[in-house]
Amino acid sequence: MKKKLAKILKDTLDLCFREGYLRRMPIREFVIEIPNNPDHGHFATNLAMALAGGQKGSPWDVAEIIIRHLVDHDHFVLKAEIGGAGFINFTISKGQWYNLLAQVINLRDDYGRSSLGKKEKMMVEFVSANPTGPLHLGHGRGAALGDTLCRILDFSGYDVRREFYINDIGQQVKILGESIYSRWRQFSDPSYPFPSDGYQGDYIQELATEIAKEKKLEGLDPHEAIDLLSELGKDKILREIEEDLADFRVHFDLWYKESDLYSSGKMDHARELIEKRGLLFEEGGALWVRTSSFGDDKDRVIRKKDGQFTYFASDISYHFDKWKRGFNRVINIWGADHHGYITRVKAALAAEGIPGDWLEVLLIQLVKLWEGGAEVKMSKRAARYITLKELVDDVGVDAVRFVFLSKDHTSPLDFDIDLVKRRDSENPVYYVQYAHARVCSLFRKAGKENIHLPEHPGPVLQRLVLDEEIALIRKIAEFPSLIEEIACDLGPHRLTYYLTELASSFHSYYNRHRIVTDDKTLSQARLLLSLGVKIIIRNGLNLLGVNAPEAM
RNA sequence: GCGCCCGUAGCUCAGUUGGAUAGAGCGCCGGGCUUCGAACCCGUAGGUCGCAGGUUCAAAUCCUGCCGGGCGCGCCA
Repeated sequence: MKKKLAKILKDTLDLCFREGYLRRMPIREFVIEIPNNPDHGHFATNLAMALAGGQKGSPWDVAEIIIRHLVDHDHFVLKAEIGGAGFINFTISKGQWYNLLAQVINLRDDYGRSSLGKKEKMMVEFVSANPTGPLHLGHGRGAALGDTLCRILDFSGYDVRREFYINDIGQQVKILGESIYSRWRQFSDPSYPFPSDGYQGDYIQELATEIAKEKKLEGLDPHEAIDLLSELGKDKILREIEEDLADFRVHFDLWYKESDLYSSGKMDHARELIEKRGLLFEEGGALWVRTSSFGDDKDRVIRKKDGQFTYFASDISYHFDKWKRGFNRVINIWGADHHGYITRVKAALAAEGIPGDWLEVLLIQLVKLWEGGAEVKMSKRAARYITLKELVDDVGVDAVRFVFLSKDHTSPLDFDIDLVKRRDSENPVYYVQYAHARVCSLFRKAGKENIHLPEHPGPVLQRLVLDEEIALIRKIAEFPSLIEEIACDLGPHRLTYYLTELASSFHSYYNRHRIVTDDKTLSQARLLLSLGVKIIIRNGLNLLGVNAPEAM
């Protein structure tokens, strides 16, 4: 709808320039928006105000010229008025809205799907949690965001891959092994020391018990045992991470192992590339990359003097590999505490001539948990924290995903367990789902009354004459452009707000007017409108990874 | 000290990328089921958009400077 109006305005401008009604000038950006005041029509544009600077008259004069010469062969616009400081308010003819609703019903699950992305290859790397412990809430937030972005990007015509990067080697995996080993020893000797930087948490004991049952650890010397425990412990944790994510409706196309970068020679290759550019140097026994030449505030070490490569080294190699695999765009979702890393990685990419906007990093802020009116303090060191699995088991996937996705990822999230646990009206999630279930219920009711949808909705839809009904269709019509906008600005929280608004409008309408009545065609028309609402809610929730139940 | 993010109703947050009288949920107060599901609806109250300048027809939104909060500035992972 918006696009159609934009075309009309553009044609009108062309005409006005050609015929000299308006002084020819570059068209400044103008906006077509949906006014919140119903007196301002269905759409409004600031076009006249944007042009006024280069024209003779005031915005009002310009607006009048535009309205007088509107190129509208199909009588799309019913009414065009000037308001405020020079806005042009458009009221669209009812027939156009009926057509739109008919189109929604026709397209069903595909309504809102677009080819915006033109099959462009994209990758979203997210979660990428270390395989040293269970997923916490921050990971969950990242998982929900990453997965939903992928769903939306896919729906918008991008060719999207989901990837999980596994830090499966190095210091932290070794510490995992040492932690398990120590716990195992403590079973028989409680005084056996626990590493100072070891992983707290009961899951370490559980792993020790489990592995001790499967493998004979007694004969091994400590080094061998620790290596074995590192390997087995890591694999078990990884399997659990994968399961927890699957339960959270998140699946990855590829689990990329850091160790593969070493075994495949990609680490060496990346180093050679940097060396060829003359950006590698040795100092103090360590190997450095001159990232300061590319916007970083200092140079960075990729190999320590003890010979170990740093995380940064494999990150460079990994991102070079992403580039080489031919992705047009790459999105990383990181915890906010990693933001210092962004310039570093981008500097390394810039050194290879990779453009700065190729990689986009989204930072996830913390999740705070509230219960009984107080914050649940979490501490990783003391292993006092609620895992994603625990939360999901407690309140359900739908609620967790919806709440995680309902806030912009740049601001910290307060998660009120009490609120979300309640399966009643206080719960923000059920509000939207209820609207969907309610429509389903209406159709069950209509079926009993032997009222069915007509073959061709066109004629019946003319029974929709109320302002509220047109307003609902207009709300429905926003869906495709909203999805496109989200695909561009990567802010899916707006979808949760939109769905809540749509549900609210529908609940309100439902309470004021009967859908199924003795008047058959009116009932059919209102059922068609309800169906339109249902389709949008279903498609929207689907993109959020939340169920749309037929009954609750 | 430097860099990034944030500051909007009592609380938690939106605000269509610069637009018209700044919105929603929760909480408070008061109403609404004999008819399609009350997991719902309707109404009332609640604001110096952190502060001060600047940019322009127009600023919660953009620029500058303060104030307040979070995070980051390792040859840690």
